[in-house]
Amino acid sequence: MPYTAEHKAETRKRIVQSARRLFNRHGFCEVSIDDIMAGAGLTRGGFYNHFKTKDELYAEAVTLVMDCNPSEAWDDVEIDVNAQGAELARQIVDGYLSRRHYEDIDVQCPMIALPSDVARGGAAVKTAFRKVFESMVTVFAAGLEGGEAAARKRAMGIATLCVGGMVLARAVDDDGLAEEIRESARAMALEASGWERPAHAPGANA
Amino acid sequence: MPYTAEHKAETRKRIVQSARRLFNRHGFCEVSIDDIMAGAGLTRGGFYNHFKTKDELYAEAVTLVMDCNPSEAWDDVEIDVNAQGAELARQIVDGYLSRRHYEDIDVQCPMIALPSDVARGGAAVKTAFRKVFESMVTVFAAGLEGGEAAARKRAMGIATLCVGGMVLARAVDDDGLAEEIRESARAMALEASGWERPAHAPGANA
DNA sequence: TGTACATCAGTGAACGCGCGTTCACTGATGTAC
DNA sequence: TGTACATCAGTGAACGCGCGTTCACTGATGTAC
Repeated sequence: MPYTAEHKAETRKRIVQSARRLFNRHGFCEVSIDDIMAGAGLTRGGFYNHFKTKDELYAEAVTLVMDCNPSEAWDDVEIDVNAQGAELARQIVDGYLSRRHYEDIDVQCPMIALPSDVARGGAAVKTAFRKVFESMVTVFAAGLEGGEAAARKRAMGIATLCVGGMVLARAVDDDGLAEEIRESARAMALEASGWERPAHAPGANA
Repeated sequence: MPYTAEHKAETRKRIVQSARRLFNRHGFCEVSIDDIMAGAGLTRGGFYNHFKTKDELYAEAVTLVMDCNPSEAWDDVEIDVNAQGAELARQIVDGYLSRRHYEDIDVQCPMIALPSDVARGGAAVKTAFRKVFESMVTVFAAGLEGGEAAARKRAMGIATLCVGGMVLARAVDDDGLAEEIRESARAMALEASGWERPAHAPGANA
């Protein structure tokens, strides 16, 4: 048996990762098989050794695109992985709405990159989207005072400010306005949460 | 001169409106000229009597898709056109995050339908998006107490909750969760604004 | 260990459908008389 | 008012490129001896 099963699985994974990266950047519709295979360092024809149709890959990659590992993703936005509760939540708000996250198109959160594509998509993508959103809400709720229901409700508002703020910032043609949006969303989220900011931190919009 | 200039202008307008409607529903990428012309009650070939290329139509329709007449759009979400200031702003928040707006895919606000498409798009679309967003912020700011800068900042947070809340509600696969998101966003927006709700109104989420 | 072989991941040319675009034609309409 | 005409909006067949898919082939690798 030439080429191990691991070798084939490895290649398949590279194809899916390439699709995921391209989807996150260009949306579901504007990505061709050629693009995906080139992104995986392969050529067109080999695609069909791994998938029966383009749709089959789409079904797999489109849910994977949502499957960002938060602790890994948060490395890039300077989250202290030892933080907990309110402190962790505050850091996530700051990191999510930071200039750094705004400027880094490639590693952005898929909830920012693809919301309208997902809204038009099938059940599988929407389920994946829901899970990412719920996990964000859970982290925020864990950092809030008060009853469970009230904390969850408030956490959803804060998550909405994070995701919505970045979505809007990306959709306007004015960096200054984008920064205003991010800063307004951040301020409102922190105000609503009661999370304090360290006195020495000048803010993510600096 | 057979056919009046008005006739031709009228047809052209129908084509652009058809494109606008289809874009708002399916995104920029998944709409063909055939679809657009059929939507306008015409056939393929006639397209080129009105536009040089598909891109030319896209440039026009894609900005028009953002150019929703708020007073017209707000008819559908039960805004009292005589309301002003805080009362108008409160009604917009309620209407925007209402179940009705959530369920009506066809007349939804383009900021909800197309944010990630716009983020990937050209300067013209982003400019149009910015204008719609700014006009929403202006209306909210007019209903807020305090200094101009503070009101604007708060208004942006509220606008972010409205648009973000609806975008997220549309992207999940669970109507109950979608309603939670809308209601959380609405509650946080009203809390942040200080706008009171009439005692008799049970809420848009009822 | 070295050699022959079988397998199959990957290649790239070719096919065919869909869609943007072109074009020769039709027929509805305004104008001239 | 009625008729002939000229114009051009709209039609639908045809063209060609791009992209999804197929296929005959290559060559890298594991196995048998």
